[in-house]
Order: sequence, then C-alpha cells, then structure tokens
Amino acid sequence: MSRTSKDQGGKLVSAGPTMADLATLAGVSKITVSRALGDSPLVNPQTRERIRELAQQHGYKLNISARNLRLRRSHTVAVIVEMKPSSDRTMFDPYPLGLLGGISQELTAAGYSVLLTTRQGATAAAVQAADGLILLGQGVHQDAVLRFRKLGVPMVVWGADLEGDSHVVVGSDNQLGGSLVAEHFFRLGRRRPVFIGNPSHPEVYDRLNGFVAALGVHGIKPLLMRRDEFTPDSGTGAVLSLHDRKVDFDAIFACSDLLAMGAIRGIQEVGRSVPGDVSVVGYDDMPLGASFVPALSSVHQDWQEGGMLLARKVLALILGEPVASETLPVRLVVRST
Amino acid sequence: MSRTSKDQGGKLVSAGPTMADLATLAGVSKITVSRALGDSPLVNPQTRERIRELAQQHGYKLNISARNLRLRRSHTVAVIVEMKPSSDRTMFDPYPLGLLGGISQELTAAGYSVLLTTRQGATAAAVQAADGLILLGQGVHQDAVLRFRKLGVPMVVWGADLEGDSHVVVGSDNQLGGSLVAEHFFRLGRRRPVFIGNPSHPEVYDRLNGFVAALGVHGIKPLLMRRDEFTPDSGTGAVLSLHDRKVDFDAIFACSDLLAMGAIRGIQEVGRSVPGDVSVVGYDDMPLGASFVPALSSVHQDWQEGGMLLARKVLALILGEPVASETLPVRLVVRST
DNA sequence: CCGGCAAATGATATCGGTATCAAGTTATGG
DNA sequence: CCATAACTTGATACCGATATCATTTGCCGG
Repeated sequence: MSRTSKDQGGKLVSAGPTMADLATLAGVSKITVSRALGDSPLVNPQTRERIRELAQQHGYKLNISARNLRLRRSHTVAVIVEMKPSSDRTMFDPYPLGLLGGISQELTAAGYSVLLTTRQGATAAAVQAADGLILLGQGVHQDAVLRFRKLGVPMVVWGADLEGDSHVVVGSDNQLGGSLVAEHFFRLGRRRPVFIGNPSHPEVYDRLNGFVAALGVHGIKPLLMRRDEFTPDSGTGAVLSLHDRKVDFDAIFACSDLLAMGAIRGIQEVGRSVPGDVSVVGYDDMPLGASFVPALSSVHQDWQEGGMLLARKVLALILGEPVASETLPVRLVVRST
Repeated sequence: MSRTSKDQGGKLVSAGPTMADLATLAGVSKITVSRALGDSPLVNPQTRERIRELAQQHGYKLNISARNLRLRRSHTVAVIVEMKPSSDRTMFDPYPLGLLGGISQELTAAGYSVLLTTRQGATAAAVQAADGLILLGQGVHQDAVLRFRKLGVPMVVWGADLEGDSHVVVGSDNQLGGSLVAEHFFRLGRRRPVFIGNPSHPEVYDRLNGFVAALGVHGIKPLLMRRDEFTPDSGTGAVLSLHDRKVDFDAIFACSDLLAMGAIRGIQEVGRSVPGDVSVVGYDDMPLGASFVPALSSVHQDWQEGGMLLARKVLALILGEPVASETLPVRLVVRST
C-alpha cells in the first residue's frame, strides 16, 4: 500500500514515493529497497542497480525523520553561537563565520547536519536531541560550558583550555601567540611594552600569560592596560589614557585587531609615530589589517582549520572514541607596525 | 511497556522516558500525555498539570523525529550560505552573521530549527527535507536561485529583487542607497563623482542604478570604475588608476566599506585629502568604518532586521499564506568623509 | 540423490509520537 | 427520570524507515 494517494489523473499528489512504493514498483519487499539504497552487501548487485534507477526516476527522497526515529539518533550536531551583538564581542567578529565554515564542511561531509542556534534558543527540543554539541565561546566564567554540559550530550568547546576542564576544548595556542609577540618586541629592542585587553576572557588571559612569561625571561615586565571592549575606540582611549598619565611605552600588544587599529590612531593623535616610536601588534589578523595604513602586524589563527577540528572531535566523541583537547598553532604575521 | 530498559539497580539505562512511560506513571493513556504536553484544550487542566510535573521530574524530552515523522514535516528551515572564502565576497563580510542572527532568533521563537549549510552541502538529505529554504546570496546570474528552486520547497532569497523574479526576495533598498549618496554628493557641490564596484552583482547594480538616476536629474553623469574585488587594495588600486589616467574626480561612492577605506588610502597617497578634495561614501556601515580615520560615511543596512524578515517570510510561505517580496530601507550615515 | 552451506529475500516488530473516531462520564434541562 | 450536550479519555492505526530472525533458492561435495 502506498501512502501517496493518487488523484483521478493518476498523478502523485503532494508527497514523493516511499520505500514501500519503490518496493512495489520493483516487485520486492521494502526491506530490500532499504538495503539496496543503503549499500548493504546483502542484496544482489543487479537488484541494487534496478532499485537505484527506480529511485532516481521517481525522485525518491529518504525520510530523515523515519530513519532517525528508528536508529535513535538525530545525525545532527548543534552549534551554539553567541550572536547577540554585545560590547565585547560584536557580531561582526570574523571568527564565528570562519569556524562555522570549517564545521559545516566537515560535518556535512560526514553525513551530519549543522543545527545553528543562539544560546537563548538552545533550549529548543531539536537542540536537545542533537547527537553532539559544539559550543563557540565558553562564556564568562565558563557559564555557557556549565550550562550545556548538563544536557549530557557529547560536547566540544572552542576556547581556552583551562586546567581541570573535564570537557574537550579546541582552541588556538593563545599562550604561544603572546610569547611570539613578546619575542618580536624584544628583538626590536622594545623594553617598555603594554598589553591592552580584557584578561577575564580565558583566551585573552592566556595571551597575556604567554606575553608576560616570555618577557619575564628577559627581565621585562609589561604594563597591563585593562580594556573591556574590543572596539577601535576602546583602543584609542587606552592610548590616550596612557599618554595622559605620562606613561612611558614603546610597544603595544592589543588582543584584537580592532583594538590595535584604534591604538595606532591614538598614538598618531598624540603626535607619536608607528612604528617609529611605538611598535603595535594585534590579534586575529583580520583581512582589513593588511590594508590598514600602516599595515598591521598581527597574530594569525586559522579559523577554518579550527572549525574542521572541532567537527572531527565531536564526531569522534559521538562514535565513542577517546578524544583529547587540542590547541592549534598560531603564527605572527609581521607587517609594517 | 517501556522501551527504557532497566538494569539490576532499577535505574534508567541510556535513554530518557517516553510518552508511554509518562502515561504509565500517570495512569493515563499516551495520547492524553501527548495532549497535555501539547496544550490541547481536550485535557482536564488538573490532568495536564499532573502530567506536566511528571514530565518535569523525569526529565522527559520530546522525540522530534517521531513527531516530525507523524506530522510529515521537519520543522526545519535550511539556510544556505556562501561560506567559501572568495575574492569578491570574503567570509569575513559582516553580513552573513547579522542575517543569521536575525533568522535564528525568529525561527527559533516560532519553534523551527535552523539548518546551516553551504551550497556544496545542500544536496544532503536533511536539507531536502526542510520545510523551507533561505538562500543568502543569489549567485552570479541567479545560478544558486535556479538550482535550489528546483527542490520545490518554499524559498526566500536575500538579494536584489530583479524584475520578473517568481520567487520571494528580501533585500535592502540598494537603489535608494545609491540615490541617497548621489543627493549627498550633489548637496556638497560635488559634480564629478565616481562609482567603484562590480555591477554584475545584482545588488551592486541597483546601487549604481540609483546613483546614476539621481545624479541624472541634476544633469550629472558619474564615471563607473569597475572593480571585481571588494578589498581595500582593490579600492586603492582604483584610485591610483584614476590618478594615472589623470581623471578629474571629486567624489567616490564605493559599493563596500572596504573598498572605500582602500580608496581613501589611495587618495591620500596621491597627495589629495579626504574630505577636502574628495568626498567618499562606502556601503554596509561596518563598525570599523566609524573608527576609521577619517571616520567613514556609509550607507547603513540593518542585517538583523533583514534576517528576521527573511524568517517571517519563509514561515508565512510554509503556512501557505501569500507573501510578497520586500525591500528594507537604508539610511546614509554621514561622518567625516 | 541428499545433507549442508552460502546468497538473496522476506515477514514482522519496532522506534515515539499524533489523528481519528469511539466511548465513558457528568451536567443540564424539559 | 430520561434525553442531549459538553467534557474527558482511550483504542487503534499510522507516519517511513531498519533490525532481527526466518525462509527460499542454488550450488557443492560425498
């Protein structure tokens, strides 16, 4: 019996054929159809071909819901993004899209779907039914991590790998990034460096940490200029504030490119030059930075690769394989600043 | 009978309770549970409450696949994004994320899921099973539109509303954007304006169109500087090229902020000033533009709002309601350039 | 000529919900 | 006191796929 009712003309109404329909057409049982389309070795190759062609001709489409119900899994990974424009992470940040691209590519290739949600929307039933979870951004004090871990679903987090974390974390090597910049400054002869950023973000904290540690080797102690926002204005403000307080500095490591560009503007405003008087290095290597005047030096991370790694880790977790946290290398791109 | 097998200790193994389990616990039939959780007016309010509490206590989770199978729909909208980094549309563009945020917010609120895919991945079964489709970017010569329309699923496209389009298009009013800039230039006394961009993108074409038309009213004919890439370098190159050819110009309308910033750099390189000698206006109003020196004037579009509108339109289409294309207003943000 | 094994196919149950229609209960009113 | 309506609840079937176990067929050696 076919569920695709037929009208007087005999044409299909509304829905496409099911396996049962194909079975009737091919003169076999529906389980054989299932096997044929699923590449099971249990069917005769000729039968398989015949059924394949029929499926093609009649535009057969697998009903995912039925399959998932039977198999008791969703073949879906939910990606939870912080998309609300906020002061510290605007939604124009380049990073989510790069990550999403990598994630999407890898999951789709593995036959999984990407379910995109915001943190607010993550209570939806569909999210809870996901086979796995990718969390982009740990949230302040890990609040997001703690909240979603409770779902009891395999989860991988993008961010900094804090000690004692029981979940899998993928992120770029922020500590390395910080130390690369430190070495760079030292090599340039800079001895009074400043760090601008908000270390209450774990990732920023690591950058600061690597920066401080690498400078410490040379007996240098950088100044921390705490700034909550990641905007250019915030960077400008930081520099102006330093200038007002007559702080002596010759290098700035800003934990985002936007901050860095703002800082450069501030430096120029107070009559100093980049890179003549002050060296500046940003973070993220936004495309715009390369075209900035002067061309911005920055720490580069490969978002796409990060996304792919995230995806591979969840898939492994879903399959029950052992999975460890991992950090991706970063590299310092030296341009004019 | 419950599918949730129990181990010797009597605790639940692996899976959560089903409606049948709750039914047993509550001493009712499972259809009553279904009604209670679904807010059906057919159940006694007291019964509803009792079942609700049980569901809460036992951590009941609706099985989406089962529901969707029975209801013959997926409660899912696929969003197809061009995420491959390409020369003309880098994946660092602000627009997809803004749109995605709006889409996600609106769809989630309506109980729908957002299935994110790239164009390449859109052949996946899950995408084909979606109740609706949102296409971000029409593609060159509408190729993406034509390809996905064949799926026969309700579809809404973000882009320019070309005449004769049979599908629903949502986009911002590019024509208006162009004319706003034209009027702005005219008011400033600029009489030799240049347009920089690639008009083979429908959206850019409209901007150019509005620009030319509004200038035409004043008897002014702008110069078209065709540039395929949307990068700052491309903008700089455009200006240098104009200068080399000794073209006389006093205003530039760049069809993206990155182009505009690059153009400003070019203008400064050849020894002219902004806005003294040349006025410049960009498009998209990226956050960075406001902090650029000099602060970039730009045409502002509200991506978030656009995403929400896209979502509302697909939902309406899915419900079979009549839906028309719509363009969102834009506004010119005048800053220093 | 028959037991036995491999290959191919099928019958049936099942995943977890919801629509349909039937049935039981209580309230209302003549 | 009974008929009728309004409220609740339930039994059953079904959505479309797949796992399991059974069955059929063909081929082999002894």
